[in-house]
Amino acid sequence: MIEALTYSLSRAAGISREEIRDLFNKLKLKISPTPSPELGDYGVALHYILHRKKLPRDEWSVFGRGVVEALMTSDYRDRCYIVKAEFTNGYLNIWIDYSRIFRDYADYVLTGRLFEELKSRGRGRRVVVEHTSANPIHPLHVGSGRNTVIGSTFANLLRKLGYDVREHFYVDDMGRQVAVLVYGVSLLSRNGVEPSPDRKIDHWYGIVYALTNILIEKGKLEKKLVEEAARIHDVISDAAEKLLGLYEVNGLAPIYELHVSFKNASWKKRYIHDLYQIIRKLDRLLAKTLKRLSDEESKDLMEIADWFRRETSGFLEDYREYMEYVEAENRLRILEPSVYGVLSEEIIDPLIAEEAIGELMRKYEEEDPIVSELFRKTASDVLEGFRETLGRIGVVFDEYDWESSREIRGLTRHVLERALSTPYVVLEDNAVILDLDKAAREDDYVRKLFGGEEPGRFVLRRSDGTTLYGTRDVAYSIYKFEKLGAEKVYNVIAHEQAREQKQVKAALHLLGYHEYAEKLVHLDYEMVNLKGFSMSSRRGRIYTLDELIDDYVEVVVRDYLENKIRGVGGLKYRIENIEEFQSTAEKLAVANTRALLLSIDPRKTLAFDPSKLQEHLEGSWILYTYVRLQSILRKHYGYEPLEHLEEIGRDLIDKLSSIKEVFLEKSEKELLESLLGYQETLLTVEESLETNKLLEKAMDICMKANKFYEELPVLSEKDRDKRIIRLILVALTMIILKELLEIMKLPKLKVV
RNA sequence: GGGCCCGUAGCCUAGCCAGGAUAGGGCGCCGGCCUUCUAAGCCGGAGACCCGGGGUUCGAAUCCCCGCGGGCCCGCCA
Repeated sequence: MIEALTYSLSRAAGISREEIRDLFNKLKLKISPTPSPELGDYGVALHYILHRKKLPRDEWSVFGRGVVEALMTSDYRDRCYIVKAEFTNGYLNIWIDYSRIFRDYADYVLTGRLFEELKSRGRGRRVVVEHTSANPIHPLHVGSGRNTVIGSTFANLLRKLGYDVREHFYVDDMGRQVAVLVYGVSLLSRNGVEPSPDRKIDHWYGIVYALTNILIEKGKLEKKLVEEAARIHDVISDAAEKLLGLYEVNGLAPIYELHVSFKNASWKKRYIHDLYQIIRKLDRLLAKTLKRLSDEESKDLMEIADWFRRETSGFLEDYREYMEYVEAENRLRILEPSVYGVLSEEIIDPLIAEEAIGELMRKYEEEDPIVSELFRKTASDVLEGFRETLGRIGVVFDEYDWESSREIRGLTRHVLERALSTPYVVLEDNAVILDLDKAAREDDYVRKLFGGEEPGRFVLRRSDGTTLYGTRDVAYSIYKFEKLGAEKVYNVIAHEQAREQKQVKAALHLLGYHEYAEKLVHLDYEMVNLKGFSMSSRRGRIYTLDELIDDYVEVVVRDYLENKIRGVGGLKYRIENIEEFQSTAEKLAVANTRALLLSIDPRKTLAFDPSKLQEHLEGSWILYTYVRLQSILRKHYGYEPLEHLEEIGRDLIDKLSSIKEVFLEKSEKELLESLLGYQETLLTVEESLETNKLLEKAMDICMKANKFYEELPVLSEKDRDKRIIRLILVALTMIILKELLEIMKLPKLKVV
């Protein structure tokens, strides 16, 4: 196409073909779809050339005619499916022969060549996609859900592109958070409290984790506040003195008033709760007095006020945080009274708890058999809950890789050894640190990796000899390449860990694993924000993936029934088969869940209001379109179209060959156009990692399909050729949509 | 404080990297369409000085500079 335009432009403009080709390469000239069909199908803006030639506006049309003539008389015309060309307002617009494109594409898809071609891209090369990898301490929440959906979708995309994909879940069982949970669990089991059968297992552990954490953190803050309280008393006394001093200087009565208030406040010993109220009261009084005084008069007082605020702000902040824990505690204790009973009894001194947790971590790292058993059992239990949830949304991992496994431990030691022989290693009181700042100054790869960011120091071993998450992550990366045989690794990990991921890459590179570093890709995604609900896993406030799916089931059922009641059935609308109805509702709920979590660019924050799920029904919408397409084919052929795809393909190719002239209506052209973009979408997403584009493609196809469906009859079309063309279009759409559903793991529905 | 990302109708979002003709969608709102392949649909309408200000260009939502507003990261945490 570009050649065709190069040829004709060069003829008409008298510029060499090389130069024109160069303009195309530099994208000074670009072929793009026209804004409206009256202007043709594609167009090129020629203003650049027009200005270069300094053509006055009234000579444009002469030039344009020249270009059009050159194009239409050349033999490129036929090869590029061009049927017509026109010059308007400095644009060269081209009409395409959809008839031939339609024939070629139908054949391409129905014979399966399209899919073979896509498969040839990966050529069976092994790729590892690590995703989800949530800490096994509480149920998966919507944030983990986003990770899962993005990860599994990307993995499926790579499968369609012919890669040998392995989906792995990395179990972070060696971190502090799991140790906190294990500590809570051990206290409970010592007192005879075991997981409740009435609650999904990961949800039960989630409460245990949150309560354990809350009781410890609350205790710490309480201690801190009590200690602070003494200092705050001094601050208030000092303030009282300062105010008195100030009054003696300037003699302003309101200052004396203030002094009395402060003096009063400093007398009695206060509990932290009163103290909070008192500070706020004094603060208000200060503000009030400042307002009464003129700028000149308030200058000195302002200084005292600022000082007072500075001195007390830490206390206020801590107190607020403390209250949040108290609130969280109250919320959770009602849910599992027996758990709360034991934990609140046992966790008295946060320091003792901390000590015990540290001890657990050390023992686990040393592979103490009893402690190891406890960690394994706890994490496995929670993972059991994960598996159930993941199964609901169609995700099954090939493997769960434990951070504590022998392989990772072994490789972690190897990483440390190897690090010692790199030029960027720093030893500080027995700690092993990679100086990435220095590396960035001397090593091109590391510098480019971090760009403007500060690489920082990457600690591989603490002074006490234990390793860190990052160290084990480096080891795990080597594991993926070496043991799993990956040629490329994608880590679906939240954006907040972008720096750590870069450090891992840098470490791999510096350790001599240049290739691994290159082939480790961080597929990063941003957080999920809920409106009117701030999630805090440390305080046990999470909107779980299970809840999201359940909420969707409710929305979907309500939506469907309300529609039936309004329409044919009235209040007496009868559900034919309850079981089937439930299964359909579940499928739709899953489709909506996945679609919601996939709907926007992973790199942008996904925000939605859990109470307004009925506004996010993209999943239902796609499935419904898919159902309609099937039902047309089912009616025509008399059997399940999905079970006879090859047969239908052969039949349609055969029928297509008997058609002389293919004429497409507007809505048919648009649908075809959208389908044509399928291949490009897949390849783009592989590169850009924007998994949301897959959903967008599916939605675009559905939109065009719905319009086509509404506008043109298929089965009842009298003209045989038109009927066949439309049947083919329906089949093509169904097939492409099926592929997209498989990639996004939206459940497939036959009927509703 | 330093770095990265983001800012498009009441709300959410596409387009931005590779500048082009009327800024696409969705939710919500208003009005139409179920005896015709399943109305979870379709059609029509109202609603946007593309955060502000400069610059580059024949042409800027898009590129550059300066602001403003929001998020994230800067641990011997994970």
